[in-house]
Amino acid sequence: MSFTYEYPRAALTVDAVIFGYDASENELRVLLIQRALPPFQGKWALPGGFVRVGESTDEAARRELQEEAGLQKVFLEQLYTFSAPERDPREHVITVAYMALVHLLDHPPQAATDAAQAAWFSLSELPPLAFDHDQILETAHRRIQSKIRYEPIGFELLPSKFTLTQLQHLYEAVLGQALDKRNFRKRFLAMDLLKDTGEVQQDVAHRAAALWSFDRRRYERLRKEGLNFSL
Amino acid sequence: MSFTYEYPRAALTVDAVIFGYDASENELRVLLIQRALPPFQGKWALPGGFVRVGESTDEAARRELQEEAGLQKVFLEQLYTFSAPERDPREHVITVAYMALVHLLDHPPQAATDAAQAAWFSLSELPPLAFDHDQILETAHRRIQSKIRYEPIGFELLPSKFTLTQLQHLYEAVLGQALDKRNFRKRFLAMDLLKDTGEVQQDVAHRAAALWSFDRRRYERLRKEGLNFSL
DNA sequence: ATGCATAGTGTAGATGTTACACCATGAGCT
DNA sequence: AGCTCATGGTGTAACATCTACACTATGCAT
Repeated sequence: MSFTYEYPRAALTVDAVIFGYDASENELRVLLIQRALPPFQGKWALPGGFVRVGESTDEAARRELQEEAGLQKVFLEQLYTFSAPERDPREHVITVAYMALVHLLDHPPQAATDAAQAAWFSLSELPPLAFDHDQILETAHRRIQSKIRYEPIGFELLPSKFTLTQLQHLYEAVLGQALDKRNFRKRFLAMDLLKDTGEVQQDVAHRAAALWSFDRRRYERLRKEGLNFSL
Repeated sequence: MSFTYEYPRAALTVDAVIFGYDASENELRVLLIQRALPPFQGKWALPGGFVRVGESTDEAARRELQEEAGLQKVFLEQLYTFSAPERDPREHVITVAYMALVHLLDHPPQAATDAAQAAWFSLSELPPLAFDHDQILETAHRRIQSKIRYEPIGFELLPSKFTLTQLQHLYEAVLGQALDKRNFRKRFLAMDLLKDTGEVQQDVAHRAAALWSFDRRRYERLRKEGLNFSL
């Protein structure tokens, strides 16, 4: 790495694709923010912002999540860095994109923000997006679809206690395909990652389902021993 | 993305983990460059350099590959972005790391460079590296190991014509585990991605093996139809 | 002609995957 | 109390895939 410091520097931002799962509609959703300022004024965009000197991009992403969407302690992972010089019409802005997963119930549709308006959109009814955010979102969607098959990230989208049917519906929503009920249960229970809470659903007009929770401790243990989680 | 332009900006670089496969030693190797200047003067480092304004990080990575290692038209993909503020002792430098795969024979050990010395190191005999390059290299190693299982990237490391035994040895070197000869051939041939060139090895003191080549066209076709390449 | 090194090939048993249908339970209603 | 209704919860047989494993074929060197 031969260094010279005289080069002009591109600006650096982070942007986050925040997924939530709407159990009542059985849909995967994304949190978008309506831009108050040009360029793309009035268009919807991913929440994000400037990376500050002295702060890692992970830190910047968490800070923006907090500032723009009021989210704390959510699942967050780096996705990809987008750097086409023309992606921002003003100047060369490079963005490190992140993917976040949240429990929708904890974070109601009109998540509070500084100034801008925020809303959850279903993936099938996306508005036109600012910048190259459609590309970023597509990348995130592919990532979650492939990742959910071999890592137990689905639980990040559900409340801490859930029924097996809810879990299955979530997987179906993320993968966009129906799954066989008996096989789904058999496999998931065989992995031994779920803990039966002993509780059951309340207030349902039919047989109440058992409530399960994800046993993260057991997962970490199994992972070290070379577990092969795979749906 | 709320913008203000007064922030100081971190510097942005690209670094590349360049893998080559040494068929005679059955080893995966990495191209490193010895630093001529501080910090980490004299230490080995990944080739890389500044991203210029108006240039994507992909372009920057290709330019650096050319300038520092004389490499053109190689397989290149983005790996991860490393951004810890203390990773460069001088100031906050964020780097977008790339992974490149080359045919070692085309690019002999002492690849020409501007000023610095370059050399291929086997993964088991790495020198101490500058910056956080050991971390980047480890990330790249994990990536190639998982990626080679479900995408046909092994061919990027071999000459265009190769024997099945060479292919198997390459996989064994990358994965770090022995594979069964008959099963390996059965599976690979069943995928229907190899073209028999009709030629055989020359100048060997035993039965000559058939030479095969990767049929990229057929692969692209099958991929669109939802091929499941997997070793 | 023999030796030697590597090329090239098949199968049986075990394991994992798929497709598929019925009884159980509990709330709500009459 | 008994029925209805909606969803919960369960097993198996056919099929496909994966694994382990050993011998013959070829061609050069001597």
